[in-house]
Amino acid sequence: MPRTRGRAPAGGRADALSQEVVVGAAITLLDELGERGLTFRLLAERLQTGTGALYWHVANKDELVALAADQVLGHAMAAAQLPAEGAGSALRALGIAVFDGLDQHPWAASHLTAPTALHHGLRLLDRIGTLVARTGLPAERQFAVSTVIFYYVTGVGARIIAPAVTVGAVTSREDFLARAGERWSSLDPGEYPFLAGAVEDLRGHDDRDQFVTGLDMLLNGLHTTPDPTPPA
Amino acid sequence: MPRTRGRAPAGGRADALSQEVVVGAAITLLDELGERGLTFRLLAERLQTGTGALYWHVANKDELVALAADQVLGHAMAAAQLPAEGAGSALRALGIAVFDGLDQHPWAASHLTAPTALHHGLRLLDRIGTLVARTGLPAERQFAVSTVIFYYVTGVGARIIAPAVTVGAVTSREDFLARAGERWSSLDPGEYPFLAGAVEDLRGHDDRDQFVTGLDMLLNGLHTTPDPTPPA
DNA sequence: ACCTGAACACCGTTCAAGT
DNA sequence: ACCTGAACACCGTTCAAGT
Repeated sequence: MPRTRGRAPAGGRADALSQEVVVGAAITLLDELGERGLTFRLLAERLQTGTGALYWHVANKDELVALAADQVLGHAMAAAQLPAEGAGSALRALGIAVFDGLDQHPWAASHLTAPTALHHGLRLLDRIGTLVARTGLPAERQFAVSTVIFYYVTGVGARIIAPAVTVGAVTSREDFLARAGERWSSLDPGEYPFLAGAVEDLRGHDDRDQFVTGLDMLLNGLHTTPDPTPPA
Repeated sequence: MPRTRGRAPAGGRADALSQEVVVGAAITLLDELGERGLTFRLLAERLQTGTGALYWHVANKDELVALAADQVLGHAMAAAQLPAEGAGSALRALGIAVFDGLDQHPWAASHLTAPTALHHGLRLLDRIGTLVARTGLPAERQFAVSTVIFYYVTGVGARIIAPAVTVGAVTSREDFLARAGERWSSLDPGEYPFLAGAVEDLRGHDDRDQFVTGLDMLLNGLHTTPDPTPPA
């Protein structure tokens, strides 16, 4: 049963914790140790309080991590420099800024929730929607298209950033690529004609470029009519 | 230190477990109880064995869940009926089939890993790559574009399917939308001009249509030249 | 209103011992 | 080669009691 949880200490004691402080400390721990390393005991210790105190400010660990991820998203958005000309370029710049921001906190992207409740998630979808509207897209397509762009930034972003996190131990990108490269090389070219020939592409690829490639595809397909027959 | 873990009992006893059996039982548990409900103790009980036995067949819980998700992906791909004409339509059909398959196991999409190690992930990327190549796209763009399509299906799919799972308790889609709708309605239209006007779209939207909308945008933007200025 | 910290009910994982 | 099951080292969460 959640009680009234204040963002900043209002009435009570002066040294009171706040949700802001708790989430901030959680982000620090998440950055240092990853999700597995974030523990109520450790967080309480850092904040010099008891574990029970934390539950006054957040409902549970899921909410804590979701709030932390949303906070990171807010930071990322704040760093975006949107060009005034052209809604398309602004969408592009916004998407890239969010990707870059999430990339600095590898645990965050995969814990972003649907843009239905938390502050910065709502803000991002609204920003995207406003820009999409400015694009001249028919009104009845604006919602679907905006949502898709939101999910692309957030979902594909998570996928591209994720490998670095690989469960528990943080494998270095080099190790990860090396191992994947070996795997692909050992594949039967008869069964995997594409992958067998793509080892060099895998080794040389840039994550951010990949994200941008897809974002551009999406934005270029923006004026697609619904239910088309795609090109052959 | 992982040992040689056989897929099927080869030499040893006839009643031996196998990775296949363990993963299969895990999928059942995951479907019934979600990720939180999958427990080595419960799994061992279902398989009438001890928890330690499971570690002979999988390295740990992360691997178990990843294998289970990969298995679901395999099933989804098997259900795809690809048209012979047109690589674009085949890509579309493949993407949709995978989405539909993942949608039946809501826990699965978010546990899919990068297509670098597990069987069906590799197969899916290879299929996509082969189709993209058939599209006539310049060779040097095929890898980036294929990867993006893989990540779209997998990552955006996860995002669209996820809300139904919302941590722990499985909120019904209706409850979820109702709550989100209330939230959006209460937003200040000055600060959230787009969302405030999109409540009806939210209520009436179809998840699958949304997925397909984005997939079509992506496929229509396929022949986009690198680093373009998107339309205004 | 907000914090304390012990206690509860679990977990994943290991490992000596078995067959 | 494969399985057993007790034991270890944790977890998140609750709650009576404090201030």
